[in-house]
Amino acid sequence: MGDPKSVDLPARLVAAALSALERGEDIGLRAVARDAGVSAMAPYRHFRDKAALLAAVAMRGFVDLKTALLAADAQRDARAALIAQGEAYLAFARARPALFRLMFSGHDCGPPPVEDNAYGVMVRRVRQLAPADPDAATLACWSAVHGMATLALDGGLPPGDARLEHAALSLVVAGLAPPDPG
Amino acid sequence: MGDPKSVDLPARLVAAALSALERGEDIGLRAVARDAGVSAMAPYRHFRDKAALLAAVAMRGFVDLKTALLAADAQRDARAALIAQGEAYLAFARARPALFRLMFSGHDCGPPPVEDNAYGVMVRRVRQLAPADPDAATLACWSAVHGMATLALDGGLPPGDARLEHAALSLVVAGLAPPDPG
DNA sequence: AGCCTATGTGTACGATGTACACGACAGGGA
DNA sequence: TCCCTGTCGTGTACATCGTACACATAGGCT
Repeated sequence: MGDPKSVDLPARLVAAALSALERGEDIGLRAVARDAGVSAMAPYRHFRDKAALLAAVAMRGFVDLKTALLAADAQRDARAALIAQGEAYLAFARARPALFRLMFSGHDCGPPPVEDNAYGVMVRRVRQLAPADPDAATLACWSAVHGMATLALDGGLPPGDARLEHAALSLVVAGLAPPDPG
Repeated sequence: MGDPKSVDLPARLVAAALSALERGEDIGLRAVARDAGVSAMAPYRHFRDKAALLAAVAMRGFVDLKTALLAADAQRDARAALIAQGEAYLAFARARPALFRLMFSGHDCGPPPVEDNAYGVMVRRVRQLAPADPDAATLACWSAVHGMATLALDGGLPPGDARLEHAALSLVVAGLAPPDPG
């Protein structure tokens, strides 16, 4: 993991932290540094403190999330695309729970850059679907999707009942605009 | 805070932890014990470890949340009651952010007891409003409300734009069932 | 050459969660 | 009366954490 010392240390550190996260371990700065092949104090040359490293990891997570949302959005029908985005969001949270939690732990500096990344993908579709009061529609949609993901992780959502989740997402999307008028 | 040694220690510890949370400090077991007027090891006579203490604090939070939801639910119109519940949920999260985060941090033992507490208050109203596919409606509603609260804390919800939030909640509730048929 | 800056090392400190052995103290049988 | 036993809290000790500090080293400039 930390063998190729030729690549820059910040990237190696982020990669090591990410892989520790995916492995389910709680990341410690010392362990990350060791996995990256450097001493415990080396990360401080590139990150102000542990929180800054975690913020960098979270950034990476937001990039991946945006990619997933973009892929799910590649559909003709706006309504279906929006629902698919929601399902992709949920799948992302379930596939990488620790990373997802980190992304929305708020310990990082200020609000997460959701607006410039994943957020925008969903906002476009919502605006297209609900031109009247698009801000409220966006907030409703984003809240439902994000809430479902966090409930799946830390709330009490029983298992991954795909049919139920699809139905719930459909309900929300249907509420944004009249479902299928002539 | 820790003066009245007559009352039982577990309650004093939970109270001390809660007040530290509300004060914005991150709770440390030693500090909590000191605030409760006992030594650092005393809590271990009543809680297996720090996580168990936090779980007890979270329980208290769920009780308070249920109370708030019940108060908001005291209305005639089901739709209005549901929206009021959402707003109360959001207000709770904003008023006691650290407690709210703790309640849904997942570090506690298993899923939070939402079902027996706050969850049920909302479920009743949703079932009353959307008798067809009530499970999906419940999931949609709960997700939207919880998601909006977490986004308000750790996502990038700008300020507390009450009008916008009310509109978003209305959209979701409207999606649960046709808004006002004859 | 000499030097400057960036980068990484080693050591040390305070704080944390917690394991362990001990002391104080109440209640109940002899 | 004494003692025995269980519950509760104390004090000490240890591993681990994040991180401040001083130092070593390497690469590019003049």
